[in-house]
Amino acid sequence: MLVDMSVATTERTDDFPAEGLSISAAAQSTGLSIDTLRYYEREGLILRAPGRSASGQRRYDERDLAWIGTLLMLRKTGMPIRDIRAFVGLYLVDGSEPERMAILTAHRERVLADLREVQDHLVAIDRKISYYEKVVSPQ
Amino acid sequence: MLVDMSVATTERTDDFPAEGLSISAAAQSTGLSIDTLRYYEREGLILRAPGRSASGQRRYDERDLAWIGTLLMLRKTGMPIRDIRAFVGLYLVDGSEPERMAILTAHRERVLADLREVQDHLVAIDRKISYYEKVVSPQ
DNA sequence: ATGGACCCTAGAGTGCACTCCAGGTCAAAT
DNA sequence: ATTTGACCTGGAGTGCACTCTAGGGTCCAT
Repeated sequence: MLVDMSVATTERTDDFPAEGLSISAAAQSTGLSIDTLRYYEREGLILRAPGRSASGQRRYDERDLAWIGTLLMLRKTGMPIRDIRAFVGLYLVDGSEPERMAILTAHRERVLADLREVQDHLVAIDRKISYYEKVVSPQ
Repeated sequence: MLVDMSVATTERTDDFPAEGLSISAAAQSTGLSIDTLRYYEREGLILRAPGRSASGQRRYDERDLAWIGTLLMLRKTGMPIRDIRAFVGLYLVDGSEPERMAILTAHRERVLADLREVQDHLVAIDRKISYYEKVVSPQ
């Protein structure tokens, strides 16, 4: 029989299994792969490693998932693993809040610049598409 | 003496040297590296290879730069080299305009989706920054 | 007690997009 | 004549972020 370890059979996403989620369930819920979840942990991005079941399997609770959400926020906006590790490391340093904020604001600027660049190129794509619209079905 | 082969000594960007630009000038003008320019050519992204000087050096004219601009438009919006090559190849196929348009519109959708995703994550970054603003300098 | 789904670790492998290197040519400057 | 700088080619190397593999454990249903 296939044991259902996945997120939730019903759509009640809000009640969280007290035992925590298995790695495959955490993968489903975060959109990361199982391998990537373990990789991030090895790379030191998961400050507070998830708990373990009696048999040594990872169990993710809501805090774990929220933290992975933070990683995703940085990663999906193009921050390299190395930089994320540096940022994460500051959580171990008392009074590093100003530094963490500085990293975030600097990153924010980069993201905005990237966004602007992509948007500009998108305009060019749109122009090219409308050229083809004219050529392909004139009128 | 150091010969100035770069873009233009003056700011008159519009008059284009009749001999065309050297690869280093083309690199400066496109923002790509010399190596990347040659790499794109090898990878078949440069349909009409640039002309050559008497001694076999590449000379880029305005059409060449415009084409590289198209490559940049696709590349900077995340299209893989492989896909760009496929798109570019269609320029050799008569009547492939509908297909080229389809590729562009599909790509456009992906770019828009990426953009939305990044923008969503940006909101999360902003939230985190304003949290730190409160923590770092309360009031 | 066996099969199978799921998990574990350590470490190797992959794909991508460059980027660099060695060894050579050429033209202009000294 | 030689040095210098920019360029050439073919091919090797790099960095990144995963992704996969081998070999093994645990738990549960048949």
